[in-house]
Amino acid sequence: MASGARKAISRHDASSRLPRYLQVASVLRRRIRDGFWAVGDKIATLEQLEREFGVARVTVRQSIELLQGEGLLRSHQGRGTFVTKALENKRWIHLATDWESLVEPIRDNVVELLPTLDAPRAPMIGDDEGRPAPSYAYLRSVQKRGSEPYALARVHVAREIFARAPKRFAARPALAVLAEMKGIPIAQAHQTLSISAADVETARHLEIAISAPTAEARCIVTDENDVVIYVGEVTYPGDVVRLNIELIDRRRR
Amino acid sequence: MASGARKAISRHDASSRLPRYLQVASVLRRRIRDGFWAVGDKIATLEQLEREFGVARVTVRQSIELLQGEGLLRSHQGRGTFVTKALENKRWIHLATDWESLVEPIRDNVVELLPTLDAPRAPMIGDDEGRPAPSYAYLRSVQKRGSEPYALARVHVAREIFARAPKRFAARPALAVLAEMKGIPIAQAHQTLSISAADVETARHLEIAISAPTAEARCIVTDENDVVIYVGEVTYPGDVVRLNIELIDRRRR
DNA sequence: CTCAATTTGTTCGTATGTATG
DNA sequence: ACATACATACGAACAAATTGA
Repeated sequence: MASGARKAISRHDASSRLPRYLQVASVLRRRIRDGFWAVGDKIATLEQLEREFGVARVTVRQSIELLQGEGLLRSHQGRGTFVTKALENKRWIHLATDWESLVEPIRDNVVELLPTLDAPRAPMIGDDEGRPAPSYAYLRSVQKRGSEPYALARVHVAREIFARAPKRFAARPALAVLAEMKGIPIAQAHQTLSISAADVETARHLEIAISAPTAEARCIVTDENDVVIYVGEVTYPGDVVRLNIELIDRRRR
Repeated sequence: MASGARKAISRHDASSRLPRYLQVASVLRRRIRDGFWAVGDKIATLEQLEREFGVARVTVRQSIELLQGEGLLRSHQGRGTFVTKALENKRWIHLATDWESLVEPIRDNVVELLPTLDAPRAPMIGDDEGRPAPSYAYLRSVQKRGSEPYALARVHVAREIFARAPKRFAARPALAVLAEMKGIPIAQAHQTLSISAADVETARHLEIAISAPTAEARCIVTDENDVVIYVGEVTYPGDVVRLNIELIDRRRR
């Protein structure tokens, strides 16, 4: 008994409504992800884990079976349980930190327009974000990569601009169309990222669980007169979004 | 055998093992917090909610009873269920996009060191991220704002550097200590943001629900020899993180 | 080679929580 | 409120494979 601080998962804790075997699994998964146990390592024995988490043997086994199903672990009778796979993450959607890399990757995206049930209402624009245009066109779409949905977009485009190419706006990402238009001087483009959870509708369109983490990107574009010509709210499944930020780079390239 | 068609709310088995009434409660709670239903408003009827989430009437009631216990809702037979209390949104934590604004706001943070139960192991460093130092010190801490925890940090500091001021590293944010040290030339600092869901341990430390959205920031600092001297993984509750990105700004200031 | 210790695998009975109709 | 079903969790006993002395 390696003098470990035992942190039995308490029964009455509010957060303990998640089944015990899933809580244990989540701790084990983290230990693998963080490299506490590397691939090939033998993890703690059932008995040690029973004691550490204060759960029954069968419960620990249930957790391990779950992780075996995920291909992370493999048990061998008489020998122990071993890590068989590193936890590697999927392919990421890299969020842009400049205009070019915002527009470039979505240039050729397939969008699938959604019916706009609710009357297109004016976008919410903060006082410091610019002056609203007289009127906006409103579009909702699901962006797909192959057959997989990866973003849900709700977009307001100044009606005057939308009117110049309504068909293009219906077929391609609004930002891409905007970027290619002649004679639209963009003075300012700003993006805000926040984190939320999928509501029922978002979950359906993105094919994720309700309450699953999501990234909400809100992008605002203004013209030379400080008029807001584009407001886009895009929701991504949280598990595919990644953002790289260069804080300092003094290396020679 | 009757367990067949039951996927209105779950769909993805990942985090959906949470009891249904808790999932529903969390959606309702979010709607109140986000102002979809304001104080005094009548929320949707039981029947609407049953249909929306695809659960039985009793299950919806169970969720509502929970929120009544929290003082958020009040049901009246024959009238409906009403919002009785607002949930204020917390202040935002603005994530940094440059070194100064990364270090500045945390300069005076209070950190509460956590016991490092697991043997300090080497941080995971990608090939393109720099060369590993011979050895690292490992620290875990909860960062607090007042009495409220707002971040969980797991930090590796090159042991040679840690040894220069072990006490300061134990009392203040490692990045702040690092930034103030003389004779530490920082060549590169890079931050990656991704989105995840709270596991059991994270949920406990940050006092949020299991599976609640979180932001994972990973910051890597290298010295002039391309040696990684700092690797920090910081987890924030998702609902307080916000990131502003200036894509274009051609305004005269 | 045998034996004992270690470790995972299996089964039983029981109790409680969750969810339906 | 009730009858039903299924999932979760416990403890304990026993079986089977592996390892090393």
